[in-house]
Amino acid sequence: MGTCGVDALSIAALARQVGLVPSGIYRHFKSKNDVLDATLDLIGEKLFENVKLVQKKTSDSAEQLRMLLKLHIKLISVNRAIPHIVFSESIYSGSSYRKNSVRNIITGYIGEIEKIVLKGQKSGSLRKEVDPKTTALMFMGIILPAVIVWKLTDGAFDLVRHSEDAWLLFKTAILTDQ
Amino acid sequence: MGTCGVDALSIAALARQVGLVPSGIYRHFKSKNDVLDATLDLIGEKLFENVKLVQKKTSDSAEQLRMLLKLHIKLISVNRAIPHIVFSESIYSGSSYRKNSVRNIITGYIGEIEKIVLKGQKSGSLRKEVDPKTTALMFMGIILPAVIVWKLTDGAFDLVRHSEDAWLLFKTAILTDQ
DNA sequence: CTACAATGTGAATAGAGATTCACATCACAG
DNA sequence: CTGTGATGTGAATCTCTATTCACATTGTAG
Repeated sequence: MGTCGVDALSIAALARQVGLVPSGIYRHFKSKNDVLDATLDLIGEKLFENVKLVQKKTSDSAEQLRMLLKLHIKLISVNRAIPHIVFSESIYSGSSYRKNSVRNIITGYIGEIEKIVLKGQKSGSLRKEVDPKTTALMFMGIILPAVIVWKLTDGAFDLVRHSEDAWLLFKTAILTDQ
Repeated sequence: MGTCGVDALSIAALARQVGLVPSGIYRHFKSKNDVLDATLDLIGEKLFENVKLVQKKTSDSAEQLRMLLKLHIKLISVNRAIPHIVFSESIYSGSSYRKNSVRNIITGYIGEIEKIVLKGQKSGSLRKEVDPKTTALMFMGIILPAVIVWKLTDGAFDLVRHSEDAWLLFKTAILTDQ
């Protein structure tokens, strides 16, 4: 697979990070694909952990979303390679069965957000006019463009601040009028 | 630059598309970097064309945004490689002066959207409480996650329909109450 | 202690993609 | 017609990564 060695994703770079020599990686993983798959699994787990967490903390849908937003941003801030792996890596691979893993993770995550929205609509705290799926995607839209700008400016953009501002905007759109 | 040959971005693939042999590309471009730079310029131009276009069509800010959304989606639908080039390619390159080009294009585009929002706020048609930049980023957020899902599902996701639904949601958040 | 499994290493191999180069064609100005 | 510049081609080269392999080292169960 002489392909796509965006430096951060090369076996050599990984080895360096871990304090090994490239060939050493192969004592722990069968191939680079293996490494990526494992990483992806890990990312998936973390995302769903966050969902579980907010569900435990509160039962108010809007509040759950707000917390999830915060957790998501923290997750990405700490593990800056996540967008790396999830996006640039596999979205564009044409085939690759890892594209499927990514799709499952993302649609799964969005599905969880949908459920939260749906519950909010049933309880009457969220507007019923909008499609939960649309809402869920828009929710992701609070973060994604911001992360891109954040990446492009090498962290100079204030992700947290943006997320707070954007949340207010989003809230306006989804909450029922009191 | 033996790096990152996500197939669609390889010189070989480009050559094939154009009906040439790889080496033939070098009669027209000095290097792969040259090709990417030229492509990026083209993308930048198209984005700004769209902005100009909507400004010519109407002076109502919200309407301008709605049209821009439509045009943006059409642009991406037709030139499916745009997210490819703009995102996966350079965002993660670490250094690379192309990252700068991408940043300029994106922040420029967002800047234009900001101006539209600002004008709308001054004219009273858009809420004054939200930061124009936040609004502009959220606007991009209507499209970005959707494009990703669209890519991941190989076009099975209905981008246009989503954009219409999401626009309604977005509109609710930015329009002043009548 | 000792044999065995796990782990780490450097050198060697293999394959992919970018780039170069010497050699055809081809269009066309003179 | 003829020579020159633009354009296209295949083979060869270069570089970068992944991957393998034979050989230490080490930790540990017996």
